[in-house]
This record gives sequence, structure tokens and C-alpha cells, in this order.
Amino acid sequence: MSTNRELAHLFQQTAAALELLGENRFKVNANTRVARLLKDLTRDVEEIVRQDPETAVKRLTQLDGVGKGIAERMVEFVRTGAVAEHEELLERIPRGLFDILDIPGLGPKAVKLMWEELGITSVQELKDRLDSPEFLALPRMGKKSIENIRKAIEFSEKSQDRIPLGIARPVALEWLAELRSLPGVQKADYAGSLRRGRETLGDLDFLVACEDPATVREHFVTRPAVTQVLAKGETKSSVRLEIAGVPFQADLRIVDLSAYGAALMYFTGSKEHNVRLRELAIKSGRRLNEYGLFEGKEERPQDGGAEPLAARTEEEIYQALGLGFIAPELREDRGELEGIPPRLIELADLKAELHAHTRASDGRLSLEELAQTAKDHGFHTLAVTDHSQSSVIANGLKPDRLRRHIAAIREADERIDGIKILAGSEVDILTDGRLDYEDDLLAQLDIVVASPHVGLRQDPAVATQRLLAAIRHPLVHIIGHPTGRIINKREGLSPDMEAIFGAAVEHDTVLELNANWQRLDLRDHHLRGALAHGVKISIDTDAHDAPHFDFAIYGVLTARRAGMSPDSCINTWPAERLHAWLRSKR
DNA sequence: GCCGTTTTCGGCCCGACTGTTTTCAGTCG
Repeated sequence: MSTNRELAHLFQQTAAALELLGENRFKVNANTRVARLLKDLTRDVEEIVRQDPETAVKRLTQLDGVGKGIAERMVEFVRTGAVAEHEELLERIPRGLFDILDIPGLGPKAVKLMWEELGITSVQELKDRLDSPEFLALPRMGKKSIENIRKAIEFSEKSQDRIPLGIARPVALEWLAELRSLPGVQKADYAGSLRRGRETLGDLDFLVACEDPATVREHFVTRPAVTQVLAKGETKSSVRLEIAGVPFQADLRIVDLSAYGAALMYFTGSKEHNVRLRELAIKSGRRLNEYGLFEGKEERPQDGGAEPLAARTEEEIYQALGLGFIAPELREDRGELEGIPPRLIELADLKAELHAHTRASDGRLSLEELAQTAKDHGFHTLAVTDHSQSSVIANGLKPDRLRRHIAAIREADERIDGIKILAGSEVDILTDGRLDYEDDLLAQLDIVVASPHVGLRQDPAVATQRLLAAIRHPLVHIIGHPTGRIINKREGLSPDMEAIFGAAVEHDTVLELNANWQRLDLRDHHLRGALAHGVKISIDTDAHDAPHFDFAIYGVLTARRAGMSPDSCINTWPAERLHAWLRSKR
């Protein structure tokens, strides 16, 4: 695990511990914020400290949300491998309490109470004591609460991981279509982290404006897949459900059309982005909530019948706050309130697929079928990039097969109109950084995508050298799925990203954003760092079948989260420009 | 614990819903 991830976990745990001890909630907040920051940081804290330990604290405090105290803890961790304050907290608090705290519906107050009163320190102990008379005798504990805890434990045991975007989005689109078709529904959208395009989701959020809230609410909570109704109020309902064995939670908010924009903003989040906006409103003597932007500091101004300054659309609220429209994908409190929002890449900007497989290796389509699918998507260029010889499981091509494949692709390109078909290969980057074919063979290809497939648990320093070797190779165009991570399943490589970005710019090598929802590699915060360096990016679906071309949306959403504009993405370039660049490496 | 065009102290977003309560604490997002 990288230092940043270890530190993120440490600060997260510190926050939880402080919460259990009833510490100042702003102190808790500060630790939570830093944990979040660390998960997104491209620069490795260890690198920052080692660069010059003397000035490390000062440089670390330049990070937003990192003050002297937190910076000193980071330095302490790099030097000693631990933080004294954190160690002391762990001695006071049994580890099992953190697991109990993860159960939805159980917060610090309840966990602390059952720990202090009943000595419960693990989920198993909690399960064992749930039906005991002394548990029922706890303050504010009744039969319903106990039943809810029981169900929450069941739910959390079934659903350890956040849900991948590629699973959640199709479900949400289907459900949204249903909501929009209900009588009296004026407007409906999904919101939350799905609308922000996050790679994984905690739940699904829907917003509806309608004439008959009761009908919509009933439809929502009585859907066949619903296993439990968590809340059912005037404006907000919440359910648990199971679709194809995947447990979800879903929230529905019903609002008046006149405040739809304010509600959509609130419900889209992120929470941290909302907090920033509300702080901004306060500074100018106004108040922002999910009912609109209001003049004055009065609490719940909507109850007094006050007319909002803006509420109907997101655009008018941002404008009233003195901001340009901020795309949902950027709303993460990563500095998006400063400067002018960029023109972000869109799905329709993509004009080429540069990483796709046929039956020659492990794809399901013939060359002709693959070309037709690319044409159907309106692409001007398709690169056929089957696996190289070392990928035995993927039926990788030995050199002689590749030579024949190249000839077949060239022939198909002659024969098929309306699209340029490039002869390429997805060449393994071997564990030592060498490529899986000799240079004279690589030179015959129009495009080389070099990807790591094995040895994905390499030491970061070794992985860095491995990827750098491929980036520097003069015949390589694109580094495919650079880290090799699989969401929720495999961590992948953790190379020194700053070094990777620097080399990519120097050698004019493109880094891929693999759009397969199980990969999304590079991930959003890597891309942000890459773009800051001026690295060119390729968004490819790595298609092995026709429906895989639809993965492109996941790549685009991820790219938008990084603030990517079309020009940084070579798949948006006109054919002449793209082909000229590819030839420049030959 | 962090932060500052109200700056080194005194703030720190805002509201919905549930369950156990008779007025609200706890949790969530």
C-alpha cells in the first residue's frame, strides 16, 4: 500500500476514534478531510518529505486542509512508520468498534453507549447480545431500533464493496425511465455520485418533481426489488433493494418544480462542494439550502414564505453566487470554485477507437464485425490491437501469426470503406520493462499499445522503471491501462506518477484512460495530475465485443472528473492529425 | 484541527427522517 493510502486510513481511523471519544466535531472533520485529500493526491507524501525533510512541514501545509498539526503527523509517519497520537487512540479503543461504526444507522453515540454500558467491542458480540434484555434497556433503544440494527448488519455483510459505476448506471437509467413515465411526473433525474460520474457508488439518488408525490413515493418503496424501506417521509424516502444479487440503497427526493435546480444541486453533491457553496453564500449575507438561495441569515427562510433569489435551475444559482456553471463531475471540492470552468470532453467528441480486440486473440468479433461496430459509432479510425505472444491465456499472437494478422488488417482496410483500420498490437510490457516483440516487428505496426498484464504486485520503484522503459521506447504510442488495477479486486501497480507523467511528455507517449468500468485506468485523480503536466490521453474501450463500445461513457465521465478538455484526448482529433501523430513514431 | 478581503481568535452547512420521546437526539447525506 502506498504511503498516501496508509496515511488516509490512519487519519480516517483517527477521526472515527475521536468521534467515539466524543471529541470536538471540527477536529473530527479536519481528520476526515485530510483522509479524503490523501486518497486523491497524485504526489506521494513520502516523496514530498524525503525531498527535503527540513522544509517538509511548511510545504505540506500548502495543501488545502493541512495545517501544522497534520503536517507534522505526516512527517512523523514517514520517519517512524507510525503516529504517536494514533497509536494512543488505538490503545484506548478496541479495533472491533470501527467495524461496528461502519454499520449503517449506527453512529458514534450508539456505539459508545453499547461499548461502555455492555462491553460490546465487535460485530459478533453485538449480534450475540442484540436480543438480551440489557440491550433493550439501553437509553433510546427499542424493539424497532434493534430490528433495524439486525437488518443493517445483514445488509453490510452482503455488500462490502461500493458498487461499480458500470453496474449501477444501467440500473439507474432503467429506474429513471420508469419514474419519468409515472403520471404527473414533470421532471426526474438521477443525482448523487452517479451524476458526478464516480467510479464506484454507495447508493442511487433520484430526484422527482411531480403533481402527485404520494403516487411516486408509493411506486418507489413498493418496487419488486425493494427488500426494506428505511424511510418514507413527505419529501424523502429511502430503501434497500437487491438487483441481480447486488445489494443497493436508493434515495428518492420529491420537490417542487420551482426549486428543482436547488434540490438537484443539493442532491448531486458532493457534500463537500455543497459546504463550499453554502460558505460562499454566507460570506455575501445569503443562505443556500436545497430550497434555493435566499437573502439574509434567517434559518429555514423557505418556511417564512421568502422568495428565493435563485432556485429553479442550477445555472441560475451558480450565476447568483458569481460562478460559472460547474459540471457535476467537477463538484468535489478540488478547487472547482476558482477560475473559469473548462469546456469538458463529451461522448460525441470521440472519433476513434485505438484499443480493440478480435477473435485473433481473445475478442468475440471478426475483423469485419469490429470495423462495422466502429463505423456504427461514427468513428473515422479503428486500431486493431490483439494481444501479444506472452498473453497465452488471451491467445496472444506469436510473431508469424502477427505478420499474417497485419496482412489481413491491411487487406480489410483496403476493402472496407468509411473507416481507417490500423494494424496494431496490445503488446505486453514484460516485468522487466522489455516489450513482447522484437523492434523490427513492432516497426511494422501502425500503432503500438503497450500494457502491463502480469507482475502487477511489483514494488513501486520497480514498477516505475518498468513503465518508464515502455514510455521511452521509440515505437510505443500508448501505454494501455497503466496501473493494471481492477476496481474492488486488484490494487495494481503504484508507480511514481510524477515520473511517469514527466517521461510521457518528454517522449510524446500517450497514457490510456481505459474506459472499461472494471478498470477506469488511469483513474480520475491520476488524469488530473497527467493533464497538469500536459500529458496526452487516449480514451479507449479495450473492446472485446460490440457492446463494449458503450463503455466509452465511463471513460468520458472519468475524464470530465479530471477536468479534461477535448484537445487533450487524441481520440477527438481529426483523422489527419491523429494519423500524422501516429506516423511521427515510425 | 484548520482558516483568514470581518485574519491569530472564534467561527466552522443545512435540513429530513426515525424512534423514542412528549420536545428531541442521533444519523445521514
